[in-house]
Amino acid sequence: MSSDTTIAPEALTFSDLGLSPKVLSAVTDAGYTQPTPIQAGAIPHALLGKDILGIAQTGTGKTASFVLPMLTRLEKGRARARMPRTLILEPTRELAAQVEENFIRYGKNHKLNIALLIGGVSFDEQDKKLERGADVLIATPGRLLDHRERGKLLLNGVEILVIDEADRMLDMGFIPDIERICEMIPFTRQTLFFSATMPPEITKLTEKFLHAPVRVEVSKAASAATNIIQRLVKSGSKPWDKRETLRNLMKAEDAELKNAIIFCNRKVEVSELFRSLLKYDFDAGALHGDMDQRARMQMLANFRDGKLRYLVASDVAARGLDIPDVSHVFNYDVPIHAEDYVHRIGRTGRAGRSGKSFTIATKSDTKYIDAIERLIGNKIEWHDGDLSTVVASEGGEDDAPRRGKGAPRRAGRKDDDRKDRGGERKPRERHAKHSEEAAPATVREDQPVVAEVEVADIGERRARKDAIRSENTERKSSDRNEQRAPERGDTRPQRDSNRPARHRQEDNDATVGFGDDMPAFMRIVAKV
DNA sequence: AAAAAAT
Repeated sequence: MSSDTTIAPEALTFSDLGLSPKVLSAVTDAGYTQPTPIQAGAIPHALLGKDILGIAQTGTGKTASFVLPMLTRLEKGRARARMPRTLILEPTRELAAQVEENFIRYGKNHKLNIALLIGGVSFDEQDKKLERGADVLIATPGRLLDHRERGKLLLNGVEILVIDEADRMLDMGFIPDIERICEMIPFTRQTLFFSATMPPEITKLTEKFLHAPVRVEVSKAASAATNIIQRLVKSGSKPWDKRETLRNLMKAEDAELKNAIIFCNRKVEVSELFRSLLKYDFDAGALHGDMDQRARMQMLANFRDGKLRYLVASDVAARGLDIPDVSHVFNYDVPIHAEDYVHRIGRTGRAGRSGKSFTIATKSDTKYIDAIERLIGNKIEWHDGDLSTVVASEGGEDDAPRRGKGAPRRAGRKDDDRKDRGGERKPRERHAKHSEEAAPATVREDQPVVAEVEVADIGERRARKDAIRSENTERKSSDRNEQRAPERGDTRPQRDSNRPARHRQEDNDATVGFGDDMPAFMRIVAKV
């Protein structure tokens, strides 16, 4: 079939990959010298115009592995009106925006027109950019097709097509859309295809739409990232029980906790938990797909900039979002699909840092936990800390709304949110440094990365595949309820119908890293 | 049991 080439990334710098001087200078300005494995493996082939099948999660430097060669290749030629030269498909709006940031950052020496076509924002600006001729078009599938149906977009000039996070597109039911879009683009194009996993449907897709692809795989050496401490935490199953467990956990971890993402399974839960945490004076924000786009971007930017310590989120934030240096992940709910667990906890422990994840588990979660443990090939330890003592021993420093004297522990379902606020909000000590001594062997740009073929874990990978398959049931789109999460600081539910003008937040200067962001447990296998 | 994405 194909020969295996083992890449030794430590021998490479970006200047060895064949990128243009303009691109190299932008990369240097961003402070990077050494490519990650996926970059070292993919970029040379992408520059030669070959199709790429990249098997990698975000956080591996995947985005730059297609952005940089695309920029180099775009230096020849010019865009024509309504005929974009390249197209990048992303599953979520945030990811699309993140890719745009990468193009802006690394394309600063180019004069390229970049158009971002995502939902939730007005068509006008997007139309103008298309009309002007886009060198780079970044889109979510729905809005892209919408533009095309309105006749504002011709896809037969596309030279390079990128399909990112293909397995997630599958989960979200986008595959028919992706197939439609692929069929609109001439087969002479170059296709760069990325997926974290390769379920059968995705393999089928690559067979249909890729031509003799170079396969570049960055796989985890072992099931669990050793730099992430994972714990299960027992809790009662009622919402108020879980909220209490969570608060106690947050307080118990306070000294080590820099910032945290708290995942819920449902949007309503995100909203409820978010409001509850605000009542308890936690410095929290919320993020889910029914919030308007402006609020989504704002929350994310604030969290990245350290203006928010806690982000309560749905799985919209589970994958791909590039938020460096999240110290903790809390699963308020056990994810129903085991693969989501891996993505969620992967938001911490990035760039070889240490990270902690806690998953609140109730009796009814057992079978989901079993599935997760099967997938990661490990038992997750139970948290041994006694959370009940945390509350009692702290004289109530943070636990603002205290129960009234002699009040029954639990009266009704409205629970904590109904208690009075118990005084003014206190400034909380923020950003307690998490312990340096706990840091595992880290991989930075300046450190060598061991390159080797992982053969030991075939059984584990098969188990993972099976688990993923079993989780991948047919999903239909759910109805969108009208609920919007309020903005931070406003604890009232917002149900007004006259939504504010939506537009993208432009001043988002979040780190768009790659070299900095390679977990220590990654290895590369490049098959040519 | 959900979320995401086009209006």
